[in-house]
Amino acid sequence: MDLTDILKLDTKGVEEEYRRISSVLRKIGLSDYESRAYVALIVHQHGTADEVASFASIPRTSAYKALRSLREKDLIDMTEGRPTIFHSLPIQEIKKKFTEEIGEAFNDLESVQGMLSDRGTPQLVFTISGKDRVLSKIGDILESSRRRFIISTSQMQRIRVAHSQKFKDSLRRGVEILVVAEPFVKVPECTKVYRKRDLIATDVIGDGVLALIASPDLSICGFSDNPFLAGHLENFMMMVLGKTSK
Amino acid sequence: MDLTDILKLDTKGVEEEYRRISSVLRKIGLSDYESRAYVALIVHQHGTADEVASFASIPRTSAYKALRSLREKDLIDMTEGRPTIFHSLPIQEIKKKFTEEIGEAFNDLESVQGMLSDRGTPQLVFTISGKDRVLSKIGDILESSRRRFIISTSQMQRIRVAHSQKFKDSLRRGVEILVVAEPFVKVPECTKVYRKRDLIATDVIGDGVLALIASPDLSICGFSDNPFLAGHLENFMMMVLGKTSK
DNA sequence: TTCATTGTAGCTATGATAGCTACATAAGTA
DNA sequence: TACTTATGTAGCTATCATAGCTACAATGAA
Repeated sequence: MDLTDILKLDTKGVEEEYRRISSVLRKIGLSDYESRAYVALIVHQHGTADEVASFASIPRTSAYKALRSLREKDLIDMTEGRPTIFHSLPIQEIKKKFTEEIGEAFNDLESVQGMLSDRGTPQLVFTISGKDRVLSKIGDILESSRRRFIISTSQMQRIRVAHSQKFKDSLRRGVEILVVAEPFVKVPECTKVYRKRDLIATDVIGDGVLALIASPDLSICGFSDNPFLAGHLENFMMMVLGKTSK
Repeated sequence: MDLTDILKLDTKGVEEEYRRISSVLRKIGLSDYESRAYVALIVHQHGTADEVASFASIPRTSAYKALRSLREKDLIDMTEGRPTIFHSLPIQEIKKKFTEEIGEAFNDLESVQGMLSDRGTPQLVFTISGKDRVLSKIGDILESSRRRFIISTSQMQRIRVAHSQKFKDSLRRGVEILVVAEPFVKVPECTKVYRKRDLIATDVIGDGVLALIASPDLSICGFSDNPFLAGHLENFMMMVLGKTSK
């Protein structure tokens, strides 16, 4: 008995290992056949559908569907032909991708954690007091916007005077600037103006990730960098402006 | 319009966010209802089944099953009662758990990567030449074994002379030592002896993670610290010895 | 006692999976 | 060229799981 004999027996013994590893892969949403085909390809590196089916102990005719699905999930690659050859991809890359994806999902969850709780809500809105500081914050949002900046205000003159250069700069940078102002009020340079009567508070949204809402006299505002909140506010604004966002 | 108004609208807008986040959770094996219930609990922190169902827009009577399933997956907790209250668990801990679990699965995959490839197989077996070095390696494996050490050899005398103290030490440490030797050959101290005729090669296994197979005259051996290989060899040996391992 | 809330069981329709058969197509060989 | 084998596709059956619901028992509150 030597190692080569053991390796020859591996077709049988491997089955048990397949099952163990596959059961974990099931947890990331793979079907039984997919999991087994995946492990088989990791072990063998490449093979035809027939070979993979044999390695994985699944029906040959069912292997095609499983392998195609793995391919669509970017877990394996294949070279079309007759027979088509299927290849494993580097595990480190797959692992990285999955870890990142799941990490992101949990980050998303974290961003909404407790948001609607009736107690113990995390700090989602920061208060800023003082006209200068509120104005300054509005400028900050304008400067940091890369895609879209929306502002609706009854204090258009004050804001125009304070930030007209920033409006120009942002426009030049390609930022879409939507301005909501009252009729007959001069507005800074922007992509589009909407005229509405009876504006009271000042609403500002930067890229759907930063939001600010200020009192009528700009003396105090609430600011949030929570993507959920800001994104939601942006969507709401776009609806009000009769323009559906994304 | 101010932030509190936006928050009031969240019951509707949240639905869209639920869908987005839920779609990612589906990837870790949750059903649609489970995903939605989970996000609802993250957002609200706790609630009755009725409340969760309403937050998640799923049928109340179907919520029980989904929530119970989440509980079984250790994603949420619950306080039995009437009504039973369901609670979210800290996201950092869930994230950590999932990340570790998936990390381990990929580590497992890595340990078998390319094992049966017909080319480019990673180095799984190391060759050691020279009787002294082979004997020394056998001693190393014996010394590092904590649970079980198995040896089957036609060169029992040579090994006994070289390592009889190490056999004693390991026995004292509580290591199960199984020795396979030919009849009428003196063996070192051990837990159990198996007598078999016509032994040729020398096979050594330490804890099911280290394996060594040497030529009949011990002049050369193959050594592997691959858990898959060694574990498989151990299982095979136990079968041969009529003792099923785990 | 009555009513509302809560929880359980089970139904239907649909979709997905496992496991298979039938057969068309392409490639290789004699 | 004819035949055989390998490969790929389509579709079937049985089973299981899910989504979505109804019916109703049990419990708690007024």
